[in-house]
Amino acid sequence: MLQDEFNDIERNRYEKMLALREAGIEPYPTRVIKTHTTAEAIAAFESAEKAAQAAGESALAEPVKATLAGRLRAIRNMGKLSFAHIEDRDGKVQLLFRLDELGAERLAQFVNDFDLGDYIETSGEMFRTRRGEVTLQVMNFKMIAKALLVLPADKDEVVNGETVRHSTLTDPEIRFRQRYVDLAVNPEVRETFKVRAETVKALRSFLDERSFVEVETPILQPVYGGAAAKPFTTYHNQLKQELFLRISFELYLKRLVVGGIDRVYEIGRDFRNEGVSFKHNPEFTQLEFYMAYADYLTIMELTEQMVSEVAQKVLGTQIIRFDGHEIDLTPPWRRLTIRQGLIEQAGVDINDYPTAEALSAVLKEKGIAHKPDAPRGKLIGLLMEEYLEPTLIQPTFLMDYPRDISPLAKNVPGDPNTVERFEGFIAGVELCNAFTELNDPIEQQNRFIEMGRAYASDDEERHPLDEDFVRALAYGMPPTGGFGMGVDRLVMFLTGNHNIREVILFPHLRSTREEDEETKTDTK
RNA sequence: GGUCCUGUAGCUCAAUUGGCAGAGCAAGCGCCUCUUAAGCGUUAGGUUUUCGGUUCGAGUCCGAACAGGAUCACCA
Repeated sequence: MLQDEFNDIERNRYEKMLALREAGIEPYPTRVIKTHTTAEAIAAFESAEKAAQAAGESALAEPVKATLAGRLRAIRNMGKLSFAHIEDRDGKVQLLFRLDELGAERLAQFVNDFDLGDYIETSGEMFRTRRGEVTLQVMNFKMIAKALLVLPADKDEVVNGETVRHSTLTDPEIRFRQRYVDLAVNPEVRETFKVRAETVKALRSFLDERSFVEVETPILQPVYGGAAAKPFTTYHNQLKQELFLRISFELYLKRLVVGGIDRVYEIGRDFRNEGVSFKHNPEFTQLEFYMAYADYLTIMELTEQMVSEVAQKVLGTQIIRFDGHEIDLTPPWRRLTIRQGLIEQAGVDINDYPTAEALSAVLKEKGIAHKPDAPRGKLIGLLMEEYLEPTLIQPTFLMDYPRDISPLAKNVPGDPNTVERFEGFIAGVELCNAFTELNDPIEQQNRFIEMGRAYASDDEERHPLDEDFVRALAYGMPPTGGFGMGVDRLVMFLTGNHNIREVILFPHLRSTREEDEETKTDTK
């Protein structure tokens, strides 16, 4: 029980709450009145002030009355006078409780009943203090929600117009497990998630404006595919069926293109049963879109337009700062083939090494560890990671990928080893992945079979053959360009966060013993 | 999964060679009618993550577990 674990401070608050109720004051009342947000109240007062000034009056024509509601974030009791700040979605406003105005009994009620973190409804008149801060002179107030637990201490100091925070919550474990506390005390975290919401909205409207149709496809799938990743498995009890959580939307979205929804997109969650890192969370948000009568060159143009427009809308600029770099998202982005990039950065022309064996020798020479039976494409991937990707700071489309690691992409005409695929890189990190979609059903079937053979030694990475997807292609899919992007990654770039957990509200953490025990008792 | 680092009051952090576990904020009490990291005085607050070991004595050394972080591996 919550009460059993209270410390002295929390017990004191709990008892205050009970005492209020005893005295006939409900600490969690049902209704609340709020005429202005904090920012609206300040704006209303300032415009009244301006109007008075324009009329040459020293006093307002009539007082600006407001009823505000919010969380108490600072209290400064001064005996016969109390200052406080409340916070709501718009910001903060100062309250002034005066003995003259309220009387000794009411003032004492504020001082005694209220603690930092409590929610208060308060009404009065706006005025400006001698130090110049727009403030609510409190005439009435009431508790609207008592906080029993104590928020971490944090104080803002304004130094030369800059807000400096003092010893606020930084422990990542509490910040992510109890994100509500993090959000409550760290306004910049709230800001990050506002940017995230705006980003998703801007992506949607970009695609909507171009006649893309937003759809939702199955998360629980009998056959997974569209990426080379290990899936989570689950089980439908009544159907006695093993199911997979999707690792991509690709195969379902292309079925929809076959069905005639020739511009289609989905924003949703993918699940990959792999290691976690600063850029990987087991569930992450993906945007995929498919555009018929287009190829990867069309998609490249659309991508640079989309990302730069989203940045402009959300941040008001196309210049972002990330990892100490100033990055310019303005189109056009640099286009670089993998072959050319590797010639420049690694001094290797992959065309000189047409077999995995030949390339393997090059990697050995350069001291890059790899599995002896790795396909040629994987070896090229290792070279890219080592020499090429870290150099791609400004937005770059890295294009023309090895065929054997891209089973869903169409060949570059006349080049059997290379497919029309690109990945967008910013600050050395992959942002998106796109290709000219393979629409030849027989070729697609062969590629699945090839992949199955290539990964036969490692069951978990095996690409399952999705027969229904092949059948769909056999009904005819127009030439199509497809695109996938990690939305979390984009938000990382736009907000300057280096860890994906900073842009996911509830990132995955190992369960605690407490949670394990709760699960046990639940199933009893 | 490997390697390295970290875990001390509600929060942020100290603690000398192994020798009485401390500060600021937050909290309680007192004073204070324009404060804003309010101020002054005062009081309380600890299973040093957990379990075990070494030692006269462990926050500190050793082992294990748990959690977090960094990095590598994995990851189109």
